[in-house]
Amino acid sequence: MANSASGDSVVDRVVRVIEAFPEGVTSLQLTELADRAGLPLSSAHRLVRQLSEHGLLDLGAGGTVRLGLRLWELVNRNSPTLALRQAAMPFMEDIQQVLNQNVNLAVLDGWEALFVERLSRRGSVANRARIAGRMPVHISSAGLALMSHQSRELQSEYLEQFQDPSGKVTADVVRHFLAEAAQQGFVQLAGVVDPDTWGIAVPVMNAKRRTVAALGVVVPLAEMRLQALVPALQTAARGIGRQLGD
Amino acid sequence: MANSASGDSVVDRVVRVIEAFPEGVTSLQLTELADRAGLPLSSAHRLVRQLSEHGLLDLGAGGTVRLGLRLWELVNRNSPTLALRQAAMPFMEDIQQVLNQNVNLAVLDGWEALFVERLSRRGSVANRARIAGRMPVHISSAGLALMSHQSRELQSEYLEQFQDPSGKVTADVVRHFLAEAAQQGFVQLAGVVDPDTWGIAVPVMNAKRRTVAALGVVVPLAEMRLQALVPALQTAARGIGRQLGD
DNA sequence: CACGTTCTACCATTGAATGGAAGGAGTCCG
DNA sequence: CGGACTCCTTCCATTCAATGGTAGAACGTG
Repeated sequence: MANSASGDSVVDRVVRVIEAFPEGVTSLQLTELADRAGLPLSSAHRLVRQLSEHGLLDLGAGGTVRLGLRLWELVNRNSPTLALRQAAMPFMEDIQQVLNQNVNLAVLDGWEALFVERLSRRGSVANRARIAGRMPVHISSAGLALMSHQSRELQSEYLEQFQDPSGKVTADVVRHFLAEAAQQGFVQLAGVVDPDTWGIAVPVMNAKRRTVAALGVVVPLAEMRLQALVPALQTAARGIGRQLGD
Repeated sequence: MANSASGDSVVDRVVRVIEAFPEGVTSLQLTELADRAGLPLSSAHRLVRQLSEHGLLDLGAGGTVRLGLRLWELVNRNSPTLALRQAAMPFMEDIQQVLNQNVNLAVLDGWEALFVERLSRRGSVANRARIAGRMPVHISSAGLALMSHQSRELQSEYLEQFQDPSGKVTADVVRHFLAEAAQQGFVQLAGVVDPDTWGIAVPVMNAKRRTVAALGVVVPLAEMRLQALVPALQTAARGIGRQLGD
């Protein structure tokens, strides 16, 4: 009953509070937040109040906690992600207008593709990718495009630990995919994520030819026009890469 | 030389670290960060290391500090702002395609408009608004659109404290603008932000008819087509509002 | 109206946070 | 080449900020 009985620092706790929000949930009751963050109610209450005084959280009436507008502002205006997005947006819009379908932009984080931007029309097919959402490398065209252009060491490390929970895919299959992708310069995945959709992605390389992102589209399975699609994506990827400094 | 000689809590310090990044700057040296956050170097170092262990910051080689991908992810996937953005994007794209000019979306925070989204074409005119950037209420069409639909109390409070640093605008002028905007249902501002541009904005109301955002365009001063523009914006604003739950 | 639930406030205890100092690591320049 | 400089990193004795059980307030509910 003293300074942190559980042995975690204040920083740990602040992080846990921010992490306590499940994906897509914008609002949480104080009690539930404390529960999810694994904090005593009184401690959670104190932390939330302190954070909300700075605007990082919004403490609504009745103990409703939301992420603060100020936090959104600070993170978005200073995040390296914004530069990538800004460079990519015009090209993504061009592609979207031509294809009239989903376009998305992802970066690699761990063994997952993290989606940074997504444009979708009202009429376009289902697309599992959500902004700030993730998908495992091995079942997303963007993920495979990213991984296939990483260093040999990272790829080995990835394949070594690889295990498909559903048991449908083996490391060897993924290895094959990655090799093919590295050689071809693009990835196509038909009916994997959704039975009726078809995903194509290409790597986006910065000035130093390091792969920093993947640009992809999701189109109906029927609409298979690789010859037209891939060059369009690759051209856009080059255009984006040219604007990325580091 | 004890627990916080300066009398601020750990939470205060964490906030100061995150706030230390100036607008648009994504990368900071540790020493500079410590300086900007007003922290002793060793304290800053400890905090940054702790935060980077959780992925909220990225600690690069040579003491380079950036905001972490994980922080971007957490904030964007759980922020109320994302829901607004998602609802607005299709409409914003429609408008952009028709006008071929800048479209932006803002919310009110304090006495400023905070820009949540912005679409701009390569060829379009200059636009001061940056994503996650701010503009004072009285010189932005979005800001005026937002303020003109707030409660009478908030408007009074705003006008009471109003003072234009440049001395060009008086509270009475702003009062007049707000009244006109409230009556007309839109705001137009010609050559205020930039001499050659013209801004038009309309309020976006949620299901309960509370004004939660402003939708606006920035077009060249020459292209004055109010009759076509305003209805288009208002229609889009209704469409967005219909999708906003709370 | 009594009971359950959730938020808010209080305050004695104590170990986590603090920051100066010293030790690396790298860079610049005469 | 070596001295001076800058910046990052680590260490550790000191001490006050953080902690969380407890109690009470504010609702909502059957």
